[in-house]
Amino acid sequence: MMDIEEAERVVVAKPVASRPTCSTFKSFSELLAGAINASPPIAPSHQTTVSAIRPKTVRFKPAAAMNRPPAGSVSSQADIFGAALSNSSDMSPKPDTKQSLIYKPMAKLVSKTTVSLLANMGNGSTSQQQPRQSMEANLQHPNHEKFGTNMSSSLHQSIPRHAETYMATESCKVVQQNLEEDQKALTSSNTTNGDRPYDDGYNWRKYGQKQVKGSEFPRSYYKCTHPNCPVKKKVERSFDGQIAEIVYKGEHNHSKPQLPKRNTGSGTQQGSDGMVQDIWSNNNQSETNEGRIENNQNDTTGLSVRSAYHVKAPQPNDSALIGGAINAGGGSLENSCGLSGECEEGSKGFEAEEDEPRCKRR
DNA sequence: ATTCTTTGACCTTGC
DNA sequence: CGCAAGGTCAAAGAA
Repeated sequence: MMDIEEAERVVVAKPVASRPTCSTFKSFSELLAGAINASPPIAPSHQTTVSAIRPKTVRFKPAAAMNRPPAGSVSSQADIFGAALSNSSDMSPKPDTKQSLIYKPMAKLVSKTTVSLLANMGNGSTSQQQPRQSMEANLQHPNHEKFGTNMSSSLHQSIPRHAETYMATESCKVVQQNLEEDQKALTSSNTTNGDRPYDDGYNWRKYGQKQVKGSEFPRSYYKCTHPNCPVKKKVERSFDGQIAEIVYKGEHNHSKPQLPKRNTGSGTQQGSDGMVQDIWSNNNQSETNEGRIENNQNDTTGLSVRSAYHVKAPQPNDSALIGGAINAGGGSLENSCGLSGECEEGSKGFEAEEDEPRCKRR
């Protein structure tokens, strides 16, 4: 934390401390009731996590390559934040490092089993079940089916059970964040109509698009329009317009624009800023940061809770970062995911969802 | 007229 | 050193 490099400081984990606890989430979910009814509250007790930072962006392959994600590709959001924290200390060595967060909201599909699971596990107020069913219905949405089914199935398979256990706590965190984000997303969702990247409250200008080899989706490149802000982000969208991955690079050196950005009358996304931002702003405060990503995935599902954040270290030495850095950084690192691999899987997967209940249990 | 998106070309980076 | 892929630039077009 200390070494904050001016321009490129390590990603600061923002919200961690002040982050609303699961319980808080619950409230959120309540607010969102309709869409997110199912989202179960998460165990309140989660420790601050520190997490592993993944230097490289790893792609989350939707269907085919799901089996073995590259190590460390996905980490929980918590990780990110943690990473950020730890980063500050450890990663500092590399001044130019640009931090990047990767957000991969996958199309989320919740299988019935999962739902039922949640229902059972969840403290569940029985009342929730109905909503869930509705959710299922939503989930059934064609778009998701396409993308989600594959994902889900593969994910479940690929994810080791033990990993889940490890991740349980983390997952809670993750879930929380995801939920938050989702919520934000939800709030802002309408704004993001296909074209726009999810708004995180900042103004972005698209400066490029490319078809990346590993993924079937085109990757769009955005820059923060703020004058001196170096932040960039890469967004991959699925056919549906859902975001497959978001990678933030750098850190905003300014606060979010509170008002509707630019004049774009189109109502750009920002409408939501107000509310959502406040939430974040508290946490983020002036910092701003990238940490947040919103996923709005579609309104259709309204649920995409799952997302993975990565902190991408600019450095190529992943191994070092992963192994050492991670731990080293925080020292404690609880991180998570220390188990890089597992984390990845977990994050990708539905772990979050499944874990939620677990969290409650605990 | 202004701003933003699109898109092909060019540059950079990693293997 | 060469190649491939990723990332950025900038002109052109659209809103």
